[in-house]
Amino acid sequence: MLFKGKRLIVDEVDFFPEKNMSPFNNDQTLNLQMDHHHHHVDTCLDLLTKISPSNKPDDVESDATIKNNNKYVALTAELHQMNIENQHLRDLVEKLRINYKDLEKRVVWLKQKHYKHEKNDEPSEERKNMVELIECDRKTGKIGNGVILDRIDMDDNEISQAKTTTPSSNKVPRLNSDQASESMMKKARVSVRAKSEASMISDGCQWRKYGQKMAKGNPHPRAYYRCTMGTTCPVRKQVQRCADDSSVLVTTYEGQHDHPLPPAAKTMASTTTSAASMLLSGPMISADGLIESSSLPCSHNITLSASAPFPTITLDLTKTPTNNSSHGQFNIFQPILPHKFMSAPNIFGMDQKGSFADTVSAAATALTSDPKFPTALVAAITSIIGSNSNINKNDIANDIKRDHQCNNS
DNA sequence: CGCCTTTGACCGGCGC
DNA sequence: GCGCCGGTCAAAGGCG
Repeated sequence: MLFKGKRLIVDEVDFFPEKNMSPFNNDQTLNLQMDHHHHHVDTCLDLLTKISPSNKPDDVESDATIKNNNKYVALTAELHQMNIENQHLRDLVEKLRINYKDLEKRVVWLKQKHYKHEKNDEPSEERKNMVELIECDRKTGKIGNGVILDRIDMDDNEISQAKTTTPSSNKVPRLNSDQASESMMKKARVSVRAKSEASMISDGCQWRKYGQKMAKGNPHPRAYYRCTMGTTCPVRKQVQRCADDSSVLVTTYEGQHDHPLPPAAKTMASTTTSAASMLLSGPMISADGLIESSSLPCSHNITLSASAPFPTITLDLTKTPTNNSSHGQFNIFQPILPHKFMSAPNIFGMDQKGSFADTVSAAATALTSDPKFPTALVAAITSIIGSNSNINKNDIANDIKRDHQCNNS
């Protein structure tokens, strides 16, 4: 960048951090303000180029050059200004994001605290683990991503109370946040109830039976299956007929697949994972460990239980829902499911629509030989979806009926 | 031969 | 400590 007769090298402004070091005289003033905090130049240009009347005619060319240079400098200044505003907006967004996360954690924690207080004064195993995690993180000065609570949400009294009521806490293996969340995810169970005469519903996965036991209070044996699609896959499932109704087959899934899955299997996997995520978020569980049947329009289809040894969510496909909403339709996910389940991508990288569509498809793949079952399921699913969903209900119905025909053929 | 089911033994947690 | 119970292991046998 050259002024004829006077040299201006804008690219070197960074090399003159002090305004007074500017190599220009008063006829051409360039004010540079260094913003050291943001480590970039906050350029406030006040370029007052005074052309003397005694300029020679051959300076006409330099006039155009000076105008262009003025434009360039002005645009550069504007760009810098926009960068600054952009940075400020980014900072603002980041602060809002942090505040939102804090509030989200606080809400979850308060609801869990409320639930624990009503149900049991003793801290749960998960809470004990969390206490240890918090103590560990206090020492290390960091909070893991997977920790539901953080130091903001639990004061010293609560920690000491939990510790004093946990005399055997040293027996609890110390887990990091990822391990803790993984452990909780593994413990969470998803149970599916479906009418079936078959010994096992088809869910697209390959299973190997590794045990069978007679469970107390049920004349029917409980079969234990392990996923064989991956050599180290930790997913297990239990299959047992309902004690009250032998025509109902109860399939309970536990764990996450650690290998690629065929579409039919992926659907069930995403279902159980989403349901487990929903379950582990926990705050919708009532004091008795179950959702109040009167509070949910279709609670006869989904049941949450925290009273069992493992937190379990039960999807009941044996009953057709009744449209008892004032609008003739209901959407169970709107009032009860946590934000995470509604909008966040699940661990399989599918969005909510895909996940739920897969859920529907998973149910379809689980259909048994009962010819009435597809119709009932379509009715149930379409009523669950509600009017706000973008999912094409006719496509779902067609998928279910097609899958049912395939299963029966 | 490999994969599967069967089934009794074994293990750990929990309550008494 | 003991027994109960749920869950898992592993040997034995069946099947294609």
